[in-house]
Amino acid sequence: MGKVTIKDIAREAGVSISTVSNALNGVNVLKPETREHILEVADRLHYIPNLNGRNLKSKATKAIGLFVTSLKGPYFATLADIMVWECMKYGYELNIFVFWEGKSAITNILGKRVDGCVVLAADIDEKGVQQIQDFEVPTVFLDRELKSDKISSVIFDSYKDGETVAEFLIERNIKRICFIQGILNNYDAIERFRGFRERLAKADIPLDPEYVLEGAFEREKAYNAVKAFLEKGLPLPEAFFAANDLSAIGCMDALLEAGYQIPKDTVVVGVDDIDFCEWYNPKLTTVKTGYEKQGVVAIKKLVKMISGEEKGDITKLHGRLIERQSTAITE
Amino acid sequence: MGKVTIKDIAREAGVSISTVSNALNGVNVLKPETREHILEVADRLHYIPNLNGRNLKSKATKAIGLFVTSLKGPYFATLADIMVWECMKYGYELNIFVFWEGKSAITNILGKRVDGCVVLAADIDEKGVQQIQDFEVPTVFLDRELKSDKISSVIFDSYKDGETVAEFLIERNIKRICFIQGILNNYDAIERFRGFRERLAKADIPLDPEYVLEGAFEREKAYNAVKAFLEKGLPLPEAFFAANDLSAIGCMDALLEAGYQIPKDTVVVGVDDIDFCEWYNPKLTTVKTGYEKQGVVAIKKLVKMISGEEKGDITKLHGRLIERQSTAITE
DNA sequence: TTCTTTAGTTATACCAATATAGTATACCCT
DNA sequence: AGGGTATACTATATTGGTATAACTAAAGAA
Repeated sequence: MGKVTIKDIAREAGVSISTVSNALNGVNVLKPETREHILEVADRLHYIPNLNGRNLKSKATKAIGLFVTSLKGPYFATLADIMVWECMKYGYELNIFVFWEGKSAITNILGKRVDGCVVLAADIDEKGVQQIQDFEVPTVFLDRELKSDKISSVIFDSYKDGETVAEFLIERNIKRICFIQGILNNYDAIERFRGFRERLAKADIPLDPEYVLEGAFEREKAYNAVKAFLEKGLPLPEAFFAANDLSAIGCMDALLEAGYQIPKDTVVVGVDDIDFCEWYNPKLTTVKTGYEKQGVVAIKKLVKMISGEEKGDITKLHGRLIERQSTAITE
Repeated sequence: MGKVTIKDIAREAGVSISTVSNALNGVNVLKPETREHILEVADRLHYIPNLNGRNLKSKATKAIGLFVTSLKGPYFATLADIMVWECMKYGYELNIFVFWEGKSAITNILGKRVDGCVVLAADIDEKGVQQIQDFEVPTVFLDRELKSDKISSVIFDSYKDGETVAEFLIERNIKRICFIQGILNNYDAIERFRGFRERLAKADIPLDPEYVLEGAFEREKAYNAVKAFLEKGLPLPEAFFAANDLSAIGCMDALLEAGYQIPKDTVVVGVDDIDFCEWYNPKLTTVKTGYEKQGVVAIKKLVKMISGEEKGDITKLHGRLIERQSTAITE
């Protein structure tokens, strides 16, 4: 069996387990030749330390847990990848746990005693949040606004992102606008819509309820919604704003299929800046949310909370509009 | 502090720690009222079991580790998501560990003593593989062919997938073909190319080295390669076969940009069947590799190896060609 | 010479749980 | 009453490490 322990090494090397532990942890109190001998034996026996044993005694695990309810979605991989590298910088390891309903999941994850948690779980309930708070492990939430001594949030300023798109359209004197909603109870979707709507209202541009469609952040749903909308024969909107890029793509699919030209007949704007924006024809104008920065900021913040240098706070990241072909109106 | 242990519960409930353990683990030897009292106390104190302690004593962790070197790539999320749900079915939990060079990573992961491992790490070196083998923990490799008592492989029959595309083109009497390679030392890329080339050779269709381009599985690289190729002014290939969908998309971008029409002037085939195949214009003909099945088979196999019901073996999943617009030749 | 210091190593408590063996009490049977 | 047997619970060893205190032997100082 591959279950070699320090006890086995101690026996084989003819020393005590304390000496083995010292040798392995680089505590500089051993004779170099003893140390080297032990390391040689450990290597020969294919020793791999049992982290359960180690973490039981020493409080620090040097691991950060990333809680998610889903691995899907266009930017999860990018975000998680950034966090992996950021963790490495600070000497931490990122472990990803997929989280589903039921308290056992939270229990399992907190039970591992990671040094800190990053939570990206829009659909986690209040009880779950409470459990995390009670456990008092430093935590960063990525999709809800919470703050306490050991809890921070690093979220998008989605309200402002919505405003940004509104201003972009207002500047171009566009008035008849169709909005494609995201997931209805999603924080970002709600804020994006609110910012957009309120900024339009300030410019006296009303948003007709018939011009608000359901997209649910999915390409297919948005495609169907826009297709159904077009068949109603209402006046074609001068612009479509979709709550994320996937639904913007579905929207464009439906428009192109119906024979409309983008941006000649109508313009389209999305949110996220996923890779496909550059690959689609026409290339999609979108709000690049701060999600790449989010990973960096979240880990930095978490590490500082773990070390006790900083207390929890709230960081809001605003996006930046990237103009591409889908809004390239030739005057 | 949220560090409540069974000792605290024992004290608070006025029983021994053994009784607490029994109550929590549902061993049915306690008086119902004792049991309920203990559970009530545990709940009140916000008890969360320390898995390090638990896993130290009891060998089974009920966790499966997924090793990956990167979270990126078009199908990782889908594959991992499937595995999460499969694990749940069997009562396991999937923990994802991102793995980078250096032995410490493998050590860290194996050190957690998961019950089994799934490895998706094309760029892991022989030493790493050896370490995993030495540790004798049930393992399924997803991108290399290995087999022993405790090691299985669930891989694509990429050789056959290459043949499939060759046959598709041969049937259509296509002779001048351009191949866009994947990552050069990648197993699937190599096999796909080998199967393709050898099947063409059987039909006496040579593959001119000038018609073999570097795509590295990336859209950008393929785009540049095809663009450079087109500028050389060689006779336009009747077909392009790219080692994956991303490079097929790069290829189509370059072709469309140069003014060629697909499939009228030339046809394009990819491999993977990522979502974008359906969204691109024209929709991309591709080989849907067995990657969705891969997750299901891998977890099933792993669970049976863990329980000792089955020994390691090799499963090869072959793909299926899905015809779409990019090869819709009108006679 | 005797005491102190220091380098190098060891013994042991401890972490939080599980598992096994053991104990006390009540009950049953002849 | 004595012996057997459930029932309900407890004491304790164990797991693989770390950390602290303790020990030993040799060197240095008074």
